[in-house]
Formats: sequence, C-alpha cells, structure tokens
Amino acid sequence: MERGSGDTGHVVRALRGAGPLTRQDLMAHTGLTRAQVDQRLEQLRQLDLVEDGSGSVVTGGRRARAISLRRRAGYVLSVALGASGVTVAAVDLSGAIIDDRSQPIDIAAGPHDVLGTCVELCQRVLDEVGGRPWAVGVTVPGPVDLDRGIVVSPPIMPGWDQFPIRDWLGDKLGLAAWLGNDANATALGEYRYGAGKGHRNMVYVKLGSGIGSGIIMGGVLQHGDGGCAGDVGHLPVPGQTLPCRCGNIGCLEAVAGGFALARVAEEIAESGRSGVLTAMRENGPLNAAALARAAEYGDNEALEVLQLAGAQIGEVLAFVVSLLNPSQLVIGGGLSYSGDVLLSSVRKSLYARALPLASRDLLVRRAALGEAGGVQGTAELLYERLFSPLVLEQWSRSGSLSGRPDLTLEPPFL
Amino acid sequence: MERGSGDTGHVVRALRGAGPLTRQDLMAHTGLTRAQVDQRLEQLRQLDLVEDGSGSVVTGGRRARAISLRRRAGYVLSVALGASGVTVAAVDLSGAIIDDRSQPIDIAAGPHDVLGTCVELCQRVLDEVGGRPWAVGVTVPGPVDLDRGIVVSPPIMPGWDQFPIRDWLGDKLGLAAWLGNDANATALGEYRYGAGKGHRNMVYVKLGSGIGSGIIMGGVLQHGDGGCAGDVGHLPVPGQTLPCRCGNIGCLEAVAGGFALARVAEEIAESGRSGVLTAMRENGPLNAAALARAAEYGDNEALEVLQLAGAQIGEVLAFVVSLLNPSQLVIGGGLSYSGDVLLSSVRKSLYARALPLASRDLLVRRAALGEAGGVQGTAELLYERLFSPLVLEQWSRSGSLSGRPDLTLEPPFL
DNA sequence: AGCACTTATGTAGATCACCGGCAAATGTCA
DNA sequence: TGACATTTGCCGGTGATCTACATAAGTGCT
Repeated sequence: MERGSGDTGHVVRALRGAGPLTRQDLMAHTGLTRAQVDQRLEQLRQLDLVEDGSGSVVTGGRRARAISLRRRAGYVLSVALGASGVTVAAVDLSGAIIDDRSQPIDIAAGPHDVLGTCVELCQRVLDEVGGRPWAVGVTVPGPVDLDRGIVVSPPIMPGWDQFPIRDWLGDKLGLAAWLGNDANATALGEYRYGAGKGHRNMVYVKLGSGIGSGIIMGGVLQHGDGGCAGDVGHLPVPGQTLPCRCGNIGCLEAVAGGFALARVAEEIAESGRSGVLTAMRENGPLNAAALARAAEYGDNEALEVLQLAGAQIGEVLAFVVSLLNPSQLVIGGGLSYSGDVLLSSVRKSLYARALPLASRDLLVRRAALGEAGGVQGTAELLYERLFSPLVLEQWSRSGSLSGRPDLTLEPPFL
Repeated sequence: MERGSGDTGHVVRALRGAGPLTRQDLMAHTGLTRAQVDQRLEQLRQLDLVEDGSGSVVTGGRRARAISLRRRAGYVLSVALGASGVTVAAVDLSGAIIDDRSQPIDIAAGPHDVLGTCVELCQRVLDEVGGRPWAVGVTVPGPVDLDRGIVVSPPIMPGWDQFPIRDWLGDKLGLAAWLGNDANATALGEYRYGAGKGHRNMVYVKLGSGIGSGIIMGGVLQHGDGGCAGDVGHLPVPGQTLPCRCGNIGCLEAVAGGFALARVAEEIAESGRSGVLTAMRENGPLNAAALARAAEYGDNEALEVLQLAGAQIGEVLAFVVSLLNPSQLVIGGGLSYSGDVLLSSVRKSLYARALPLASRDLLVRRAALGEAGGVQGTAELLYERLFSPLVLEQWSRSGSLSGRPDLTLEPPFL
C-alpha cells in the first residue's frame, strides 16, 4: 500500500512532541530500527521538513546530531472566532505562534461581514509571514457539523445557521480548510502543549462568556457523532429555571456563564447592595471580570455570586468526572483567570459531589496556554491531519508540500 | 520490528467481523495487496486458525474460495459474575457460545467461596468442550482497577475489596486472565455483535439490580483512568436523597435500580395500596420483574413507580447523551426485558431533556444479545488483545497458540 | 460441445526495504 | 596525545513484496 510511509508520520509526531531528537531517541520513540529511521528522515529531508541541529548531551562518546523539524518549513493558519472578537494566527510546526492579529467583532453581524474581516486579518498575517500556509482551521463558539463544515443551530451566532463557513473560507483563501468547535480545539491544545500533557483521559472546560468543553479520551479528541460532544454549557443545573438563549431553561451557561454573571453584576450595582460594584459601574458596563475584582476587594455580594456560580459549575463537572473518570480536568477561558474565588469554589463543589473513586486521583488545574490555547489547538488538529499517512504519501509522491489535502479524516490513523 | 506480522491481526479482525471472506474481499478490507494477504493467510494457516470454505458468489468468472476462521480452532472462557449468579461460557472465534453453565451464588459470600464455584463451573465447561482455552476473562458488577486486576470499594461486593481476582483465577486455571466491569464488557458485545453494530460512538446501559454503563467512543471501549468510567448507577438524581450502598445519597441506582424497585414493590404490597402486588406476594418476595408484570396487568401503583423510575433514568441518560453525543444508546439488563412501560418512559424523559442537537439523530434501542452479551463482550475483549500485534508475533514465533500472553494492553494497537 | 470472455489463483524473476556487521568519524576522558 | 565510547556511513545478504504472466475454473453464447 503506502510503501512504509505509514510511520513517517510517527517520526514527525515524535519530533513535534519531544522537540529535537537524535536518531537514537527516534528509534526509542517510534520503535523503528536505525535504517528505518534513516529512510524516513531522508524522505522528510526531501520535503525540506527537517534539519540537523547542534550536538546533544555528553555521554562520553561521539555526540549524536539532534534532528529537528525546520520551524520555518511552513505553517498553518488558525482562525479563532469568539463572541466578541477574532484572532488569526500563523502557527509553526512546533506549535509556536509566528504572527497573530486580533480584532473586535460582533458575531451577530453575520457570516459575510465577520468572515470578510477574517479574510482581511488572514491577508495581513500572510503578508507579514510570507509563503503559503498548508491549511487553515477555523473554530467557533457553537456546535459544528464536522462533515459539512457548518454550524448548526448555534445559540450565540444568529444568522450563521447552515452557512458553509469551511468551504467559503477555504475557497476564498485557496487553502484546505477545517471547521471545529473552539473548546474542543483548545482541549487538544492543552493536551499537547499545556496543562493536560500526557493525560490520555482529560477534559478541558472553557469558562468564558459561554461555557463549553472538550473531551479527550484514549488520547483522542472526541467530537461525538453530531459534533456536539462536550457541550457542558447547556447541561441543566438541578433546580435552576433561568431561560437560556438555546431555548431551554436552567442551562449551566445561563446561570454561571460570563454573560449571566455580568447581568447579575449589573443588577447588584443597580440595587445598590454593593458599593464597590456601583462605583465600578461608573467606568462602563460591568462584566464578569469586574465581579471577580470586586470579590477580591472583599465585596460580599460579589463573593457570594462567584461562589454560587462556582458551586453550580462544580456540580455539573462532578457529573462529567463521575461519568468519564478522567485523570485531569483543565479549566480555562476568561473567567478562570480572574482570581481564585471561582476556581476554588468549583474545586470544592466538584470534589464534594463526584464519585470518590472517579475523583480520587483527579487533578484540577488551570489552563496553561491562556489565549493561545485555541489557535494552538486548532493548529494541532490540522497537523494531525496533515501528517496522516494518506496526506504524507500524497506529498511524498508530488515531492513537495502543496495542494489542498483532505482534512476530514479523524485520528487515530490506522 | 515485528516483520510485517503487524497487520496479520487486521486480517483476523476482518475475518471475525465480516465472516468468511475471499482473498479479494480481504484485500479490500485490509488495504493489503494480494501477495501480502497470501502471506498473512499462510501464517494463519500454520497456526491452524483458518480453513478454506466453499465457493462464493457467482460473478461470471472463476469462483473465489472463501476463507474462514476455523471455529474449532480454539476458544476463550468468559466468567460473568453477577449479584446473584455466575455464568461461565466457552466462546469461539466467531463470538458464538460453545457451551455455558450458570449457577446461583451469593456474591456477598466473598471471593474464596464464589471464585471456587467459578473454577468448578470452568472445569465442567472445559470437560465438555475439551482442549485448552487461550485465556479467561472475568467481569464483575463493580469498579475495577484494570492494571492490578482487582475491584476497588465495590458497593455490592462486600469482602471483595482489593482481592486479586484476576491473578487468583489465572493461576488456578493456569491461563492468561483479565478482569473487567460487566457493563463495560457488555457494551463491547453489543457494539460488535448486537444492537450497536457500526455505531462508533455508543453507550450501553445495563438496568439490572444495579445500574451501570459502558461507553464506546471512537470505536474504542473507554474505561477511564481509574477504570470506573460509565458508572451511571452512582450519578445523583436531582432532588433525590435516598441513601445508597455506596455511601452517597440520591444515586440513580438507589432510586431506580432493581433492588430499589423491589423494595418499593414490597412496600406497596404491604400497605395494601395494590391488590395485584399483594396477591403476587403470596408466591414469594417481590422483585422488579413482578412490578413490571403488575403494571402490565394495569395496576396503577406499579405503573406509576415504573414511570417514575423510567423518568429518573431518562433524566440521567439525557445528561450522558448531551455530553457525549453518541449515535446510539443501547438499553439492556434484566429490567429492560420486563415490558415496555419502563423503556418508553425512559425514552420520553430522555428526548424531552437532552439537547436537541445531541439527541436529534440518536437511536435508543433495546439490547439485542440478552444474557449472552456479557460473555460475548468479554470474549471480544480477550480476542482484541489476543490478536494484537505483540501477542500474534509471539505466537508466530513459537509456532502455536500457547502460553499465557499479556492481556493488559489497551486497543487501539498502534 | 466448443469458444470467447471473466475472474481467481499459482508461480517466477526483479526490486526494494531491512537487518546486521564493520569501519570510519567524532567525540570524551585521563 | 592515546585509549575509549558512541554515533554514523556503508555494504552485502536476506526476505518480503511487486509485477507480470501463465493457469485454473467458472459463465454465457453459438
């Protein structure tokens, strides 16, 4: 079939995962023999993907030459659409961001407007970085139909339902394109580069304006059959009846999401129950971050609100942990960076309610990548697909990394 | 490394999954060339695993010889421990049960007593079937530490905590052994042979004396990091406070499991609110099945209890479906076979509460394998490991299928 | 029955990847 | 500087795989 190019991807993955490696290291990592490693490296050298690094550790004998991926060999574009802003980044083979641009947007302006802005940002990044990227990946804060590259009934993206985002952007840029969910992609980012490294069963939770999550089981990002696995934001919180944008009532996002907390903060400020919040309000509309600041100043009202939200989030996550028994829970998103009140409240509630067996060895950590997690995760998703056996073979055959390869396949590859 | 024996397993898997196949079919299924298929088949022929079948379909040319696995080539032992009974079965390569024995037990009698009975049953099956099985797999209705082959803090298995079930039985029988959770194994059985065929994201729910589940995502059975993924029986039902054997309160199992329903039935019978149940009680203690029969006779009290239980189960499963977005939910276990009241109530509650997006294309079906699902699933688990590249290579080297191979590896294999 | 056509299977030589061992290269360390 | 350690380049032998062709075993038409 693919004449041994099947495990060329293995070599690339090892190099991407563990930085520069000597031939010996590669043998250990991939299980291949020296001859095999050499052959694979030759193949990669012809594609101009690898280069010799400097010497390695001192062992008392001849120093091994470390082989590393050529960072400048190429890159992918990541487009991270949020509720109120978009970030476009060029991400190199190592997962590092070469260049990125952000711009505020209103997602409710609809696909043509917003995607137009995306293309502009992409152009500016492309002008800065030069060359042609291998692919472009887009993430959105809503449920995605992976096969068709569209969003379906997104609660916070009015006007986007069924719009062919993937193909529109792909054709506009002339690149292979992929569309996914933002929390899912960030989960992969944290799994590869961030707080979740090495935890083959891991859940990433994004606490932002909305609440979402990404589930990694068996080392594989799980999208579910309709592409909406991990949508914890719209799981019900017992006893709650607040209406949610999605049409249901009592959704976690509706009671403890950033939007919801901002609204509560405004209410408190208006009622005058908190001097701190009322004062803060002078500088503009309150948001969840303001609430967190108020809580750190010692404002009781704000503290209570955050603690309640944390407890509610923890309650839902306890359910998730008990069901999936991951070894790590990574918490990210805007809300997670504003003080410790919320996070510690989540922890407390989570450990109190989850099955002891499932939570005994559970680690709950803050995300390590911050804002970059999304674009890095998206890049990771693209690289997984770009270095799949099929695409690699296609590239080897043509002699260069060009064309618009098929990105719809799901790992694990064979 | 393994000299091309890596994809011998592929051939076996194709033959196991799709019955007798011609060489051409195998080429299509595995992606190998004819020469490769021939070589793999030769290898398998030397291990006495395959045989030529009769001719195949008429195509207008020479008829292809179908190749099939020799059913009598060997088998594995499955030991399915339940709360009140144990079943031992010999399962052949096709997943068919060659011979099986069941016997009532009291799991509370402790490991030595119960496992002694298991060994006896195994001996009887072995005497009947003859030959030496390749391995033995044990499943228990409790949380399992897969690495160590023990159960940990099992709610309904007093006296079994930390007992080395796997190694004890393996040594007693002189076979490679594996220990797992019953619902997990059954999930795999339904996925391969039963109602879940082809649904790579599937959840199996066992409604019996206890309630458990098995989660298959990406075509792989997910155990979770501590081995207790899918333990839906001890997820909390909102608003419920009944104490559970596990020490928590309001667990699904405590309010809607078979034990719980039996207790409720007794209460009703005692109170005299239902003539039917009071009458039934004459013939011995009531159980959940009696409740179901009473409901079918039109007894209102019984009907209400079942509907409530179904609604509670559906509520928890709605959560599971919304989170994991599987394409199929398979419901099995003793309770699922007693009438339609419970199941339809589960369905109603589930569809009403799950995210529309996650449940839109969801199929909810009854299990197809019945009692056999557990032992077949266990066998499937064993075969996955027995035909992994490493074990196959070991066997090829020694020339026969002997020894006690290592069964701790998890698929997917590479 | 005979013949053309289709498809599966067996076989042989060419080719390619891989393994193992050896020697050269490139270091360290005393 | 010389002994030693380790990596790396190189080459012949081996075996698996590929290609191509011949043969077997059918179907369907005349």
